[in-house]
Amino acid sequence: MNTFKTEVLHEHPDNHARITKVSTPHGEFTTPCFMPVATRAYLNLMTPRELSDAGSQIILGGNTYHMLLTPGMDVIREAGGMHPFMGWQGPMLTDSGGFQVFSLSKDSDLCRIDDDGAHFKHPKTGEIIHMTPEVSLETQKIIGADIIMAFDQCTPDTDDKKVVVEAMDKTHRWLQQCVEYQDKHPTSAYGNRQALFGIIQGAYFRDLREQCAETIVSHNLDGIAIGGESIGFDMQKTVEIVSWVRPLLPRDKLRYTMGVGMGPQDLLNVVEQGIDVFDCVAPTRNARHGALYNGRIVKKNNWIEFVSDEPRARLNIKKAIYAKDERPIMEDCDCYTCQTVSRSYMHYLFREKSVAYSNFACIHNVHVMNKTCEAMRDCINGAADA
RNA sequence: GGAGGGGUUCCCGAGUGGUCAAAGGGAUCAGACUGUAAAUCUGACGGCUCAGCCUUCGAAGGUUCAAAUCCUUCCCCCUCCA
Repeated sequence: MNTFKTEVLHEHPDNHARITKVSTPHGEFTTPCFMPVATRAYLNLMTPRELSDAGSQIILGGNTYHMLLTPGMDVIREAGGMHPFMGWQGPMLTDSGGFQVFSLSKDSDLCRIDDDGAHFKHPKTGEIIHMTPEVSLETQKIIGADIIMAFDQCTPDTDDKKVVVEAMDKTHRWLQQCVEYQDKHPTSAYGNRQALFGIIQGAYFRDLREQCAETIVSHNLDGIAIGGESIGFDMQKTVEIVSWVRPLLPRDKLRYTMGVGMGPQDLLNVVEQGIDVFDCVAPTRNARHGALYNGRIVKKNNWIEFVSDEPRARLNIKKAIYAKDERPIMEDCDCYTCQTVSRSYMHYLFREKSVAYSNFACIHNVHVMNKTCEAMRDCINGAADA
């Protein structure tokens, strides 16, 4: 199966949530679906087997910018691509480096943006990398992911419309270059067809978001992403922006909010608005930093909510109150961590700064995100059948 | 018995007359976390009626306008020699 195909299976009658089945050269996945992030070709403290045991169907693997720095594209190519390199057999998405344009350009020493692309300075060797849409795509061809992203300028959440328009125009120009490159080289370096997604920018301006959406849709790409600083960070704006552009998106294209998923509730909010996939570093980063998801999935108004007695629906496991708490992190959680160890033990491991802590913690948080997606799929299925 | 070094706020440890409630770590407490510059970062960390005051640098005295810092005695620890 050397194709990429999105098939809408069910749609929620009362909101915009839907179930899609996506076929890729590395297998299928069903949405709504969360993608754990393995920027540097490894997911911090989880093995591929632990990822799939925790319910992950697809991962974001090996970011373009980071892979160029290290280990370098010759290593990835020699390995036969990112899949064999990191030992992940399933579907994979790669990012273009657009987010690094945003995060690293805050320090002009690390990254400078010009009309052609971005100049990144290697933080250790000082080597300058000139990333253009073509370089980004070429690199993603070597990475060999099933879904690759257009090179964009991730836009800050600013009121300065001029800045946003400028970045948007640049993003559209770069998208055109990406599409041309993709037309010439539709497959990965290993012969698999790769799906190219475009990214809607436009910050918090309705007309710009709509204009972006129209431009992206006009290229008839395999999927549509919504990005920018506000997406995922400010959930109220995120939901609003999605609601603006949703009417413009074709039904049969996959929809992806980039960087959404600080916690389970964020996924529910965005899926309700018609989004299919999302990724976020937060579940694994929060896990490492001691924030463990806690709550339960509750049906409400034919949809679901992630309800918790804990502030922000998470336990701060470093707190002394957990020193002798023999309960699992989350009641009724069937993840390996909750089935195996207590809050007390996790508290102890955290304070010991044990690597084992992070392993247990990431398994739990990723599992909760995946479980939330599963619950949404069940809910949509049930509602659609009724 | 002789020679030398030392005892600092929970711990380690800087400070040798005023700018010292006392550097820097650690621990503790609180908070943050976007398509990962992040196993990271931020804030608090003697007490109070909190732009000020009070108590604190082994103990007690003393010198001085002023002492963690100088002097005296005492208590305790470490190293080397006999």
